[in-house]
Amino acid sequence: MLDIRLIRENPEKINELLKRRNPELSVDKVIEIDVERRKIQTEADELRALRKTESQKIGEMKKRGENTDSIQEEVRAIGDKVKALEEKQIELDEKQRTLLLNIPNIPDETTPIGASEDDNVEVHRTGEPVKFDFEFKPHWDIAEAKGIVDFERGVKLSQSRFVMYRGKGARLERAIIEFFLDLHTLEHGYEEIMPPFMANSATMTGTGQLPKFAEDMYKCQDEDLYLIPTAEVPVTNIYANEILSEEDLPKYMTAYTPCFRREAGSAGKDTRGLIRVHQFNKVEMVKLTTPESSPEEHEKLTQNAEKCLELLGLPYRRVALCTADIGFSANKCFDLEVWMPSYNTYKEISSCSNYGDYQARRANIRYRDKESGKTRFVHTINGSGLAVGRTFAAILENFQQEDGSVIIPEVLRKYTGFDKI
RNA sequence: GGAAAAGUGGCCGAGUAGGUUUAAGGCGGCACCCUGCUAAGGUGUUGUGUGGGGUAACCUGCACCGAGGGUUCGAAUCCCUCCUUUUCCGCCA
Repeated sequence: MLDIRLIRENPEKINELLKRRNPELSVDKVIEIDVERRKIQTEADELRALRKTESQKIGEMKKRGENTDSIQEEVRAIGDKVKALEEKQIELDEKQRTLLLNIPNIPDETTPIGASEDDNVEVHRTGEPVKFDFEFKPHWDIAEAKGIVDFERGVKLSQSRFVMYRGKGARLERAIIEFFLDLHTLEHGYEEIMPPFMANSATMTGTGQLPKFAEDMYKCQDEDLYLIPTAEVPVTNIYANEILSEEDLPKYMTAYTPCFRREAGSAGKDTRGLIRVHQFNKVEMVKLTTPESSPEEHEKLTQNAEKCLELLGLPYRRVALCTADIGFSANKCFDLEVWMPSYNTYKEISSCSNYGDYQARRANIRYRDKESGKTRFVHTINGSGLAVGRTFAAILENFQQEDGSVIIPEVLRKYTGFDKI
């Protein structure tokens, strides 16, 4: 949610930044409602003050045994007016809130301006794409041949785009999860969190999934609960409606969770393999920081994600997403893309975003500034470290051998207990 | 799932046959005073949100006693719904 005061004071600047995302965005309607809303609030406040003093008078008169019929009638009339204004105010408040909840974050000044994902900017590449001197296979063929992912039975049990790992596949998937969690907790200083995998609508609104992206999520019948699309949702909301002290910041938290996505708009895309499924595993990193330190913390978090790829020995590149491609709530985002031989290109495996105070304002996560004693919104940052299923796929493809086997990266072996599939 | 009790500020804890409660008091925090230092003591201060005025420090209105409704001239206090916690019963990994 954008700051209404900032919008009030600087509408042209906000509009200019929003139009970098999409020329159709603007805060004009919000300002219109804001003016009316404030006018009504002032009126209602004054009437409430009057009602209060008059009511007190009635109390005193009654104590003295005086007749209060006529003044009671007057105050009742004031009350009716107050009620009418309050209704109007609630209506305008809700209207304004709805508008604000549906306006995306303004991009950071350093986010490249662009009209589509084609305008994303590559920042750097690490490692060389493998060159095979034999006919390599896509990961779904390898997985099937080795019997480590059962695609057909996953579909039978649930639906298309559900997969079932088995044997060494299940073990490898678990090994990757443990490797990532150990790396972030033991080397990078994150606290491990195991959150609920379902979250209520207030939590979903806090990080920006609701109200706009309801159709992307699985909703429980008869309950105000959604399956989480990412650990970002529960973990970022841990301190919702709380005031932290400055010493508590920055907070580093990491969590493994399964992630559930309906993939409503992606029919026909990446239909084979592990790249796009309804349920996948992910280790997420989340930070709460002061506004001053958030750019630096965002960079460090991105490097923490890159470390995962480097230790696994997977070739990847970092891409700065342009204004047309960054997520709804983000002001800046780096994607990490891993080399996937079967696609002959780099595929997203991590998305590291800075949200500024946009999510904190929605979720009401604040801290007390030590110097001024005032409360301020924290900045929230998160990134995948990494998507586990896509890591699994990248390992199969990049480390496959001519004889059809797959060499397990050194760092995973203590978790898998085998060095080859 | 059933029954009972309870939810008041950072914490503890008064206040409910409706009306100087603009929520007592304590603890904690902060500032200052006293003191050779520390401890103790003294004085003051102490939340959140949202409006208005002012360049600003600041001044000022309104709202907030789990959440949302209702009754009333007036609600922390009465009524209804929901949520949470505790205890008991049932079920269960």
